[in-house]
Formats: sequence, C-alpha cells, structure tokens
Amino acid sequence: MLNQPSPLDLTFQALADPTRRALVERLVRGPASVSELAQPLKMSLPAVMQHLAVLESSGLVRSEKVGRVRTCRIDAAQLSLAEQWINQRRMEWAGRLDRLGRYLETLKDEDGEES
Amino acid sequence: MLNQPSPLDLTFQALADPTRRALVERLVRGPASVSELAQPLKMSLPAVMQHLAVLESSGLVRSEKVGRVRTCRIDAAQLSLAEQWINQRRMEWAGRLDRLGRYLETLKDEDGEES
DNA sequence: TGGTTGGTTAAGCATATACTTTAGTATCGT
DNA sequence: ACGATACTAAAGTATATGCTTAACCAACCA
Repeated sequence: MLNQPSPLDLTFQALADPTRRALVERLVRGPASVSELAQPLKMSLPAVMQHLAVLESSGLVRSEKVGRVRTCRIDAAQLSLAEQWINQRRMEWAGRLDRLGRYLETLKDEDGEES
Repeated sequence: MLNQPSPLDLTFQALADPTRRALVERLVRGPASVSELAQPLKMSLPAVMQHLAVLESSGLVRSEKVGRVRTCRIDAAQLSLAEQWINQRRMEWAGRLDRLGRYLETLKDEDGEES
C-alpha cells in the first residue's frame, strides 16, 4: 500500500478501530473539545489526538481551534459515502438472489408442465 | 490492540483495503473459486489467499472446498452489520440537527413575541 | 504413473499502526 | 507576571499488515 489511499480506504480504516468508533459515537451527540473527548478514554491525550487526526484525514471529523480549545464535530457526508458503498453491494447481492430464486421458480413451473 | 478485535473491527478492517473491496465487488455477482478471484488481480496467489482469509475471519465471506477447488461466496449478514452501525450514527446525527433546528425556530418565535 | 492444476504453508521483509513518555507552546484566569 | 489549562510535537517501541518467494500437497487427467 505505497500508493495513496482512497477516501473509502481512509473512511473504513478510520472506522475499524473501537476507540475511533467511540469518538464518532460521542460526536454524533454533538461537538466536543479534545480533552472532553479524551476524558472517558483510558489512554494518553496524544493517543487520542492521533486517533482524531486519523478521523480528520478521513473526512469523518472536522475541527477548528478557537483560543486554546479545539472543537470537533462529525461530518455526516463521509459516513454516507461508506454506507452507500456497502448498501450498493448488499443490493447487488440481494438482486442476484432474487433473480436466482425467480429462475428456479420458472424451472419448477416448466417441470410441472412436463410430460 | 492486543485484546481480540470485535466483529465490527474485523468487518471495517476487511473493507478498508481496495483489493478486498474488489473481491467483495466480484463476489456479490456470484460465487467464485480462489484462482478465478486472483486472475484479474496483479499480485501473487498467496497474497490473494491472505486477503480472503481476512474477509473470511470477518465473516464477510464464507468458502468451502470440494475436490481441489475452494468456492467463495459473500455473506450479506456481515455487510448489514457494518451498514447498520453507520446508519444508526447518521440517524442520530440527523436527529440532533433536526432538534437543534426546531429549537432555534422556537427561539426565533419567542423573540418575535417579545416586548 | 506422472505431469498439470488449484490451493496451501512457511519464512522473510518493508511499512504502517497504536500506543507511550517527554518536552514543548500558546492561551486564559488572577 | 505567573501558574494552570489545553493542546501539540517529537521520538521511541511493540505489534500488525501487505506483500513476496520458495517449497509443498492433493486432486484430476491422459
């Protein structure tokens, strides 16, 4: 993976970590400062900052610093992107099963009409 | 991450790699053998097998070997799991924005009624 | 029976991830 | 001005990831 990762790579990668999902779960309930986000987590502040950096580089989270406090908020557009990718695959798969089922049905019907 | 990863960890981690997403994209169009899956990819067979192992340990893909050929198929349930997690967060966020908007609206109304 | 096909195992290697501790640098309150 | 607060930067470390190549095994097929 020496070529630069796509937005989808970054988004799924960001969501693959339980700490980062916890951060997202917190942020959907409203914006929060870095130390506010770090408080319930049992790891160092720099560790939390690194997780936030991952979330931010994926586009899932944006943040702005005013004075000495950085306020983070989630960006739902990126969540949608990931959701859409999964949904499209699931739909494709469901559609296939549906067509397959219908096809097997026609086979049974033809069988019934036989002889 | 020395404690064992959750199903959600494994699923998002599996989807974070473009090669593995390509495998999923192929498999939603129907089951395939290992070498069939490897053929369009420009990497060694063992590399593809390792990606398949990741997909399988996440539950996104199941496979069975008959004779000397292993046939892989996707398991949509695991796709749903990931999709649901995202969807719930997105809903939560949307709901919050909605409530916030309504609240601001009431403030404006009260403001209008003032003095 | 012996070669080809389809898959598997093992080992090795470069880079990436998830932390840590230590040492900062700007605010902000008094 | 001075200390506390909120964050940041840098470096180090252990483990994980994404490959590779070189064997190897177990059908199948002539």
